[in-house]
Amino acid sequence: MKTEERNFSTCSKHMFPVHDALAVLNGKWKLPIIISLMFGNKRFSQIGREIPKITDKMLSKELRDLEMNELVKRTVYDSIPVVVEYTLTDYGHTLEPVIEVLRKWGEKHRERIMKEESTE
Amino acid sequence: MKTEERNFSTCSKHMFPVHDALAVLNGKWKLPIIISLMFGNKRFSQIGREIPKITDKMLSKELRDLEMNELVKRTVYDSIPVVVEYTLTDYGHTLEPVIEVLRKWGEKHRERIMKEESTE
DNA sequence: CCGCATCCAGTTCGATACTG
DNA sequence: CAGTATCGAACTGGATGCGG
Repeated sequence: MKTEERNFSTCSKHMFPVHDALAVLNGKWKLPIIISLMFGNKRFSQIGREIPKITDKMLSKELRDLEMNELVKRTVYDSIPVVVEYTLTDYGHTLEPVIEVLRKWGEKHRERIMKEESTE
Repeated sequence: MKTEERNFSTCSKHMFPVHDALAVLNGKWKLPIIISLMFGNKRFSQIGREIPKITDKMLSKELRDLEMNELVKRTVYDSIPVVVEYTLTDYGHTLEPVIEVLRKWGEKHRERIMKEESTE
């Protein structure tokens, strides 16, 4: 087997799972929503208030996507006015390490950006 | 301080860095490109062959974005035909833990999807 | 053939307004 | 409160072209 072929296989072994993960977590809003729900069950507009700049439309759409992938559970209480509560499922909680690593990288990245801006 | 306010602050501390990270890594293609370059320096069309379904246009655009964020270095060799080599910078390599965690989650997720499809 | 740039179509996203 | 409806802007994808 040639070097390039072996490299190609090794590379694909990493690429496909990451592709699968990105297919579920794509877009700007899904991880922020999950983070919001990591800190407790929330109602629709409560999530909206915690995520800067998200619109109702996007929040509604992304919550539906997350629900379809069983990361988030939606519960409707038949009170008046109607109350809808969103909960992170057990499966949703398995994303905690992912978020933790991204958070650490994001902090380092912000430090780097700030330093660059002050020296240029 | 009320419970909700404290939760809001804690939550934001996690959300902002993740937001910063996502701003750099957004889209379907950036992480696959970085993975490809983790396995060695590559030329334009070599990267294209390793990433299923990516078009030349997207590859070109995403490489430029990554270059601007100093995750990837672009070197042009004045040979005939011209050769352009892409390299992961040291900073680009700091994304390895992020990719590793996403890869692990993606593998588990694929297992889960497969199981569901066979039992439903 | 290599690394793009350009044109055009389809999809997604965002702002605002509105409903039960 | 918890979303929908609508419209325009932005982003994405495919086909094609082009200098070297």
